[in-house]
Amino acid sequence: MFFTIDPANGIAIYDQITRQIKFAVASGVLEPGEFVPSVRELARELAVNPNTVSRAYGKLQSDDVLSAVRGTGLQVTKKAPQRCRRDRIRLIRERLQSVLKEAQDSQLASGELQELVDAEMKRLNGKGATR
Amino acid sequence: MFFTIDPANGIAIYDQITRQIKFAVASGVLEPGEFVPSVRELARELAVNPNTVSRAYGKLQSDDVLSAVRGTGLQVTKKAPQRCRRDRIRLIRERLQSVLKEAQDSQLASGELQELVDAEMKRLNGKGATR
Amino acid sequence: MFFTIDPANGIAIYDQITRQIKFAVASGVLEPGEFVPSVRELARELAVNPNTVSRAYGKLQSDDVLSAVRGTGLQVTKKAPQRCRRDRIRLIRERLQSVLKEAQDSQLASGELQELVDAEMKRLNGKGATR
Amino acid sequence: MFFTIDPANGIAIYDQITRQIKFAVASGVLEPGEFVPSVRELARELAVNPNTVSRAYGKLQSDDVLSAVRGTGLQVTKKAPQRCRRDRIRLIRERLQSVLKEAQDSQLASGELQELVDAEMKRLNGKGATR
DNA sequence: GTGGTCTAGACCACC
DNA sequence: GTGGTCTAGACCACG
Repeated sequence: MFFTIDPANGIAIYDQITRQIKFAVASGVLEPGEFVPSVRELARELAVNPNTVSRAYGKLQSDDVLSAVRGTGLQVTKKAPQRCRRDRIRLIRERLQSVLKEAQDSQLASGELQELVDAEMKRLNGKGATR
Repeated sequence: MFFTIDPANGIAIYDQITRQIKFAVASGVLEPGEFVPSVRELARELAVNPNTVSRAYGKLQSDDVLSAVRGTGLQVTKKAPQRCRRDRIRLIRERLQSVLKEAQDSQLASGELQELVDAEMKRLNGKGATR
Repeated sequence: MFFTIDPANGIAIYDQITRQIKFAVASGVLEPGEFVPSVRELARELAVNPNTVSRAYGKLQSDDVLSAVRGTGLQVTKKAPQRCRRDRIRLIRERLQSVLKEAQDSQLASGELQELVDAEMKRLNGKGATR
Repeated sequence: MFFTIDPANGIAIYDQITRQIKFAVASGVLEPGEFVPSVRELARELAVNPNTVSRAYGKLQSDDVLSAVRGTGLQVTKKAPQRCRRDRIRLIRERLQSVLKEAQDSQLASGELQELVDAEMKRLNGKGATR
């Protein structure tokens, strides 16, 4: 598919999958009516246990992002893009706030956090970027 | 003490403790020779199990940040400030890179991530801040 | 497994486990890539609490002798044999020096310590032995 | 007094004291009727907590090595030399057996243990020795 | 099934 | 009072 797993970033693997599916829907990479890869296929692709993918898909169904079509697969719902766009910014903002708060609480010297953030944003854009 | 635990932020409690102790040492709030709160005291204060604190203190000992003085308590080592200052920036940078990478991969529209970051940095500084 | 615990020999149980795992790696009984017994299994076998085994395994992970494979078990690392061979001799020498020093300080009569050591070495070899 | 404490050798401090008192009696450095240093004095000398010395003296009293003379101090008993000579060899042998057994179980290559023991015995004698 | 984390509570050695 | 060790048992994420 179109995304990657980092087993060491602290976020549970199944949650990395749900997040990235949501992001794909938010950005239009996955559209309503489209089918996501089968559990087995995605599991193979991500080199992950099928049960892990299955759990992620389960969560996405209860979030009404995916819905099962018997015998066929899991389909992106009509309402998914709206929900996912709202979720995307929220999910990212939450993690961002968490790390910035920790940084601030760590008493980094004045401006040091800003420098760090700027450097990392620059690094990101240099690499091939959002813009 | 001088810090707080968020049981729901995804980081293990014992690790939140190790990080914040390191930050306190890095910033000079805790100095070499000084004693950290006792296992029981900190556990009470943070409303956490003593063994959880003990585990955090154990890691800090194997990181040579704390050393035990039998029957007396745990003392910040001489080398701790150096190590902790190095660790602080690394620990924060790692989390920051992780969230920024995820944001970029989520295909946020051009400039949207920068706006989000700027907004959160501003919010942080407004609150009472690093500077 | 291939070893035994003596709850009364003064060495903490978790440390007896770490030492014996290291010895097993050093001697080639455990090879890189091989999995150690699960926490629960070893705990059952040694009639010890699983958390005690877990603690030992935790130390071995921070010593880079074992590494976790999620949901599968703990694997001997590539670098383990090298580290463990170095550690084995060191761990044994330290204990040996400690007891020999004490014996010497105890003012045992001339030659008595040598006799004692010889007798015990002989006894050891008689039993079924290093050689 | 005539001995030293090693806080890091795994033996409890109070037990290091009892052992060394016994060794001193066994070797004749301390004779029946002689008084051992007061709790406070020995504690100061060894840089150890008085309660630790007190516990050691308590054990030695219940082993009938020392006996209290009200208002005066603790005296080596008549029977102490006999008991202590017997204990000395036993205490040392036990530790020696424990380390040799561990070494053997560690599958050190043939002769390697003997070499190690010889080297350490030589080192000991070189330093200023029993003989 | 696996390890990781956390809680609750015990005993010990030492101050 | 202190930390160190151990036990018992819980829930979670992952395979």
